[in-house]
Amino acid sequence: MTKTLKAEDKIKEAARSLFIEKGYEATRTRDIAEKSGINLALLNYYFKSKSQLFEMIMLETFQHFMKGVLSTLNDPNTSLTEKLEQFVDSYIDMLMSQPNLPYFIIGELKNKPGHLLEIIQQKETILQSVFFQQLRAKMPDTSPQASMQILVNLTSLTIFPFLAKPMIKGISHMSDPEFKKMMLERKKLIPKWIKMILDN
Amino acid sequence: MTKTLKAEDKIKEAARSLFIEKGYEATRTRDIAEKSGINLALLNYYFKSKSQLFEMIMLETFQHFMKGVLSTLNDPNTSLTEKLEQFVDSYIDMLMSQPNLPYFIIGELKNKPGHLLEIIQQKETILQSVFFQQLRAKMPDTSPQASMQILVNLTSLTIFPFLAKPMIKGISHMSDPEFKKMMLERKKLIPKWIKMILDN
DNA sequence: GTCTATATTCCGATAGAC
DNA sequence: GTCTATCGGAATATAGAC
Repeated sequence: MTKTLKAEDKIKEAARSLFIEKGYEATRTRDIAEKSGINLALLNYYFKSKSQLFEMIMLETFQHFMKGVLSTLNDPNTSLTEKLEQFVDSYIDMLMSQPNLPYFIIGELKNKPGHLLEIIQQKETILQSVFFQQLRAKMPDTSPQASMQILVNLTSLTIFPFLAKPMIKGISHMSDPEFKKMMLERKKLIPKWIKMILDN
Repeated sequence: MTKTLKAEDKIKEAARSLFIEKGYEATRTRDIAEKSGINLALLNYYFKSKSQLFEMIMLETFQHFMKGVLSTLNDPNTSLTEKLEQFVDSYIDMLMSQPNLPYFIIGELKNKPGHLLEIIQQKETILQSVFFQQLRAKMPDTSPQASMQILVNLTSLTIFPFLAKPMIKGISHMSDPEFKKMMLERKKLIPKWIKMILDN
């Protein structure tokens, strides 16, 4: 499978892995070439420059990320409670298997806010998602900003612990398995907490 | 005030500002020299190398950060509720005036987990803080891990929105003042939410 | 399309005058 | 202590053979 990739795709996969792991500045084109098993010159042949290769990968990664978010938040066949549970469950699984992804997205979104706004704002999909409709129906008396606060809470409680993993482990003297156990426990707790906030 | 700094301190201040803004890899020693108004050679004269300068700044910054956390969490004269309110209030103020700080701390803690554990673990101060004692007194029937979950929630709800600021603004079409207003509103909301979780 | 060899730019660090 | 000038290496990018 991986062996049958064309050179162009081999480069892209190696670059994606390295950019996500180490960031743009710390990634060397030589390392991308070596990891992909192809020659350094081919990188420039196919992608013109390191920065253009990075741009392409960042856009793809971010679009894939947003697509994943929306697939859960836009499901018309699940209740609000089910969406909360699915969101937390699938995101915690994803973050456990790809721990560097949030650093990458958060970090790059800081450096290049402009580019990605276009993707976020395309058709205003999140604000108009089924999730948001269900949220507003549940909180009819509050301001529109109130449902945004709920989404911020949901993502904060889910994603931030993975960003703060080194600090959490240091403060509480946790091992890796203990940290994992704590995050699995949050799968049940976060939806419960969000519902408490909603029902306040 | 700033004008009377010695060359050594001018370099350090410029370096701190640039490292926090752009990270280690993206910061050029030439930029540090230019920003501090001194010569590039002096950087190596005083600090030997870019990496040693960075090490020093990171340690100082992180120690200062931890000191701030502890000064609130360790106050014997405030109740648990007051600590929650003070923590959120002072951290949101801090994050509004130093928006790049969390990126720096989170990012560098990922790259060099080893160094900083020593600082975090010094005397195990957070686990033994007054805040934690008050937390455990409030939740006597739960596991020790449960109070750690509360601290994770508190920091997640407070810090993550600033890391995700570009995404939040993009999704909800917020201006900078509107984002600021949203964060000020969270000053009241977060302590309320945490107390709800505690009283569940 | 793919490689080798090389050009070019950039950056951290230092030598040496003052 | 501070500066000018420069070194030496590393990293990106390209030229040109195959």
